[in-house]
Amino acid sequence: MWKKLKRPSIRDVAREAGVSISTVSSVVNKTKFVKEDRQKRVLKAVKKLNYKPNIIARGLRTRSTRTVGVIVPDIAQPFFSQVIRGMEEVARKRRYTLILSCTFYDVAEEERQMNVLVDQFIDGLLFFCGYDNYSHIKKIYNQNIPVVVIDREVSDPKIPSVLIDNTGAMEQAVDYLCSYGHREIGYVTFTFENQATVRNRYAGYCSGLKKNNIPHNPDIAIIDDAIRLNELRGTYNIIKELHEKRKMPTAFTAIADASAIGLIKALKEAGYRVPQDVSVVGFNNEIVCEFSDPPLTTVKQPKKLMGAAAMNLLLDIVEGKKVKNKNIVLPTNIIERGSVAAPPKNTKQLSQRGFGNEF
Amino acid sequence: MWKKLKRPSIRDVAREAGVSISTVSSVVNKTKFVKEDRQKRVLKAVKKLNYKPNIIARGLRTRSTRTVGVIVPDIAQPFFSQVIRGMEEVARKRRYTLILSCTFYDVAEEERQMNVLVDQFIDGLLFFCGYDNYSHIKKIYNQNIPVVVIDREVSDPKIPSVLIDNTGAMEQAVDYLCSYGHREIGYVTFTFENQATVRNRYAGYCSGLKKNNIPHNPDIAIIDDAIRLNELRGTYNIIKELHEKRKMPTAFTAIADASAIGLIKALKEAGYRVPQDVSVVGFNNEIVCEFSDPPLTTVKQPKKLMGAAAMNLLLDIVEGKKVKNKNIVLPTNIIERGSVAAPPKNTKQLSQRGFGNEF
DNA sequence: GATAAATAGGAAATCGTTTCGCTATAAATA
DNA sequence: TATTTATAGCGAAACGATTTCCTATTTATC
Repeated sequence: MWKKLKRPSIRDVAREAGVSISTVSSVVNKTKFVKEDRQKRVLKAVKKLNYKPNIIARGLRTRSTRTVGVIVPDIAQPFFSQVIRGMEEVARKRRYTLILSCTFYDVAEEERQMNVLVDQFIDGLLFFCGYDNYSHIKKIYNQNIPVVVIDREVSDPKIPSVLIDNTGAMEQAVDYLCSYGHREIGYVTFTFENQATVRNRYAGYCSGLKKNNIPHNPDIAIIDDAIRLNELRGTYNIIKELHEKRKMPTAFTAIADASAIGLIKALKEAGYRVPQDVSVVGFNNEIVCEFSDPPLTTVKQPKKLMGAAAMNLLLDIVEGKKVKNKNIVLPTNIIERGSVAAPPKNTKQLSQRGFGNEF
Repeated sequence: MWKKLKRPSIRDVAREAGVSISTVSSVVNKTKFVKEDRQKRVLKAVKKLNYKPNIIARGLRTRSTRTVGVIVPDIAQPFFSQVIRGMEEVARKRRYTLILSCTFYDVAEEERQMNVLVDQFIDGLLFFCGYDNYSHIKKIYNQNIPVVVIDREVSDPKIPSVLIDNTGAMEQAVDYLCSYGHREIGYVTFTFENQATVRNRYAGYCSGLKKNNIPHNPDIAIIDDAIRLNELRGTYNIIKELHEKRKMPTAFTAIADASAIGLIKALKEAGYRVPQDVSVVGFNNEIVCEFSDPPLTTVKQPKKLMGAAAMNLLLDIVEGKKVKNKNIVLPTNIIERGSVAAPPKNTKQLSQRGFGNEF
């Protein structure tokens, strides 16, 4: 074991300054009036000994650790890490410390980690749920530990949350394509239907069509489970089918940037040009958008802001401030890059393009 | 303020079980022999009251918090977040908790955060330095706080570290290109010369050429400062110049995947095909490699392993275990995707390709 | 059966704070 | 001058564990 250095305690400072412990405490925490000369003596002693309060001892007494926990499925996913960056910045500014733990989409682990953090006497908890399962969150909420849920619609509005309007955002994407004159718009998603995010984006796609008086054609919605495994076969096959049936839409929206890029790949290999023949809009504005060919036009979620807002909300609750709105919905916007153009004049010509020998 | 629930203390357990506090402690921590019947009584009381030791109080007494700090320039960068994921997994397995803070490449902030963490009584510290500046690390090392430096060669071998052999890795990349028959190999980097990583990779490029008896031609090393800002003008201009001078090499290695992808973009717009005309090798194996067109062949750093190794090393030191090697160097390897092929037969033809009107 | 050795369990000190309540002094009032 | 009020500062009690001694009991030895 390592030997730890003994640091000066409040007792040492009191002795050095020739005052009582409680006086030192009052000075350090500015919690009581102390006459100027004694105050100066204390401060001088603090500086001389380089005294810093032992926050463990303080935590024991005050039951506050100025620490917040963050539970997240996987820190390595860009979306999460970018949101967390926003949290970290606010926490630092407000002099809180951030404890991180990952659950890898394991609900049991979520609950276990939650308890570990509670045992650490965190002042509050920021929760990215892997799934739409909030029983453990309710549990912690009922334990009177401040908690904020991120990026998930939790049914109970009493539980504070920060998210985007997924339905509206996808509607926005459809609107955007319509503004270019598109009337045949496909959708690529994955079947993860027990997740509200997935359901809502699809709902946004549908309501976007409706709003623009476009009949909904389920044939051009690509359901690609495999996309998370980087196996694009599903998308390829559906693109092929659409092509053969001469039913290729002039544009697609996608539930995520990765799906969109997979789609572009499939389209390109099938001989379509993006965006001249087919336009594509992604979702999330991840870094890959800039590196994609063509660069991907996408719906941006304000990730950093999301983290910052969540942290501010949480700390406001922790510190007992009045919060007017504990269910924050953040705005999204379209980031225009190079994957959207007006639909081709002659769409018949489009359908005549031949598939390569990839299939 | 939130009212906190009062949790049962060791005193409550002792009362419930009808034994002394010290007996409860002995049972809970298995630190002393206690007769079976009393042990059972204690355990029963623990279960009945759902007692969990207050780790703050324990920390105050034992001066150990089972907490490690991680200081990193920016959690949102994929490299860092993937390494951290490895750390987190090990920490969780070994029942430690992870405190995170970001410095955004600010040396003063590095030192400030370091002190904040020390004040938190972390048991150890994992440090990603933004720059080659180790004075504060030496300071903390001398305070007898276990510390491990990641991804940086710190001059003093007494300070534990985990990294890859950057020179060797880049040599590997050059070797790989040579094995395809390339003899004209360019390099793209940025001028960040006060960072050993950058210097060493360039050194690896040079020694790789030497090893393969290729004379070093400084004209085909692209120095592109702007790449971090996603401004590819530098690369474009140099590609243009190489093209006009008919000096385009048949292959490039790059200091990072982003640089490589920027390069590919410039090459494509200039009318070169990748990999048929020019091959490109990246560095890091980031997610973008898979989405790039063509998918990027690259040098892989074992990021997760790196984090895991660093955390294990740190915790071994914290726990006073004997460590045979406190300066760990991890292996790299080439991930083959689609951006490398044999050089074209007739390189003259290559130089005749015309630039588009991008320039 | 008397003494020595071994052992189980408990009392109390300690870790470093915060905070309640009390005392002694100074100021204000009668 | 005597009495009340205000105030600055201090002592001591928490907070909830761990750990060092010490005592009382049991077991072993002669």
